Amino acid sequence: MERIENRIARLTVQAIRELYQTAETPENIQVQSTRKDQRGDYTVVTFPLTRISHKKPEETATEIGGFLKDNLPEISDFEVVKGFLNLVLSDKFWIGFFNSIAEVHEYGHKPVTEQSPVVVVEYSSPNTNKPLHLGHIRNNLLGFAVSQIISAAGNQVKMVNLVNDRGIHICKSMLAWQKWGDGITPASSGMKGDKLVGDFYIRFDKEYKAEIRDLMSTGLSEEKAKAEAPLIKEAQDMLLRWENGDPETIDLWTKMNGWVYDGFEKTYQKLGVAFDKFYHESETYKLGKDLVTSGLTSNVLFRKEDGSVWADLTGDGLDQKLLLRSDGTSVYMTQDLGTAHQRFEEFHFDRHIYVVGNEQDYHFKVLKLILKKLGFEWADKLYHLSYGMVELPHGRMKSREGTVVDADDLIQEMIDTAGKVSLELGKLGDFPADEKDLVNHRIALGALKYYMLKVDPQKTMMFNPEESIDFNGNTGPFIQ
RNA sequence: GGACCUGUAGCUUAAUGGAUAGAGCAUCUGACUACGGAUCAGAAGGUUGGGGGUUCGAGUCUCUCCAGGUUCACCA
Repeated sequence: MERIENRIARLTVQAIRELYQTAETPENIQVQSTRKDQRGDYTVVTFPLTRISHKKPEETATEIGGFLKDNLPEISDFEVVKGFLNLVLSDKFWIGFFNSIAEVHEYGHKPVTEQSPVVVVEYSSPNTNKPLHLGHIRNNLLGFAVSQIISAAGNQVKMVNLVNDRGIHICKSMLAWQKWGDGITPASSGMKGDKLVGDFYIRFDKEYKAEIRDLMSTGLSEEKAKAEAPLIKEAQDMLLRWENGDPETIDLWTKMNGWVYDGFEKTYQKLGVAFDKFYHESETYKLGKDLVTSGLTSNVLFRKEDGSVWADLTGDGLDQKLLLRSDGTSVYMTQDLGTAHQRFEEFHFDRHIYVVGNEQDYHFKVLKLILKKLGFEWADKLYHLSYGMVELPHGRMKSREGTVVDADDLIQEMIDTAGKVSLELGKLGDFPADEKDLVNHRIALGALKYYMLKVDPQKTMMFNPEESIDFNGNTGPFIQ
């Protein structure tokens, strides 16, 4: 059945034609739900219509109101306040309406079929050298929530995760484990895998810094010391071995990344998010070179004297962007060009959403522009869902200062607090222990999700753990 | 320096270009309490960063200035 708002809009157009003897169609009839403090269910804004009626807003509204009441049986009454025509729908309409939706299992959801538009949502995209933190939580909850909404709106949603599983930062934790790990594993230590690997990344940094200090005390400049430290050289060497497919290095890499994936999976489960498909940068980091080559032959891109390849975006108010280094290796942007292309070939998506922090606004602007220049019309289908950083009451998270909030720790803290508060308030008095745990977990996650999602994604947000789990106020627990 | 984002009550924030800018926290008053806490009822709190413009109508669009943030790598 046609929605009542649409019928009101359609009849309003008819009213204007008949009342004012005109063929002119107003651009947009605004039908909105009536303010809570006013009588009525729907409101037609008649200010824009006075241009056609050549009458005062009140008069126009009254005339249209009369017409609607006569021609739309669902309307039992109307009221005019200034240029606002407030329509009252009859009880009979509402009863019929509620009856019609009472049996609908998921009211408001559009069915999804093979023919529905395909929307790819990429989110999470963690690095495998450290555990997830508070910022990832915002990303994951946003990505998953948006996917759910888009799916309910009748689209085939593909939730994908592009894992950054290669590079110098991964080698750092691998090297540190090799040197100081003593063969420790998640199984032997009982530690969560991502945490264990993360600790070795921190260990590397610590030892590396010590080396830099030592070198600087012998008179080297900081810059020099950073480049010359034996540890960083070893890590670079390891990256090289990895890229050359050295079996031992690959084995270690596979083993340690496996630990991290186990850890991530647990965190994802706790957060209640999921993915249809994982991509790994180790498999995609070489993509995009072909696109660059074809861009060169079509003169969209250009090569500098040293052999490096660039896109000139100065004509679009941006800068020049490097796509291939002088040694022929690719950069982040090159890979993203390639993965976007790969995804389009794979899904023929109608929309591709990247849930990525706003510090990469420029990156995605450039990505779209270069794809467009390369002749891919689907570049317009890419959308960067940009979100702001999460700050804490005592300031920003800084890994150097140890103020990073670990995702698992935070979730656990929320659960503990939920338990403490409900105990104090005597809310779960005689519940069995396992039910208490379940309720506390739901309250904690509800608190986290509501608090993270209630703020405009674009904005830098303040996460106040205490406030988020308050049983009063604009919080998840209060709503639950 | 250029580009982009943000600026709403003391704090955290909401508002497809529409009506009197809506909430929560904190504050204050009252109720209940032996007292406090919790709870309930109510109040106060705003030149929407400043200034111009467009519009019947601007927190929202536009220009400009101010403040804060991000970004502009042969890093990812």
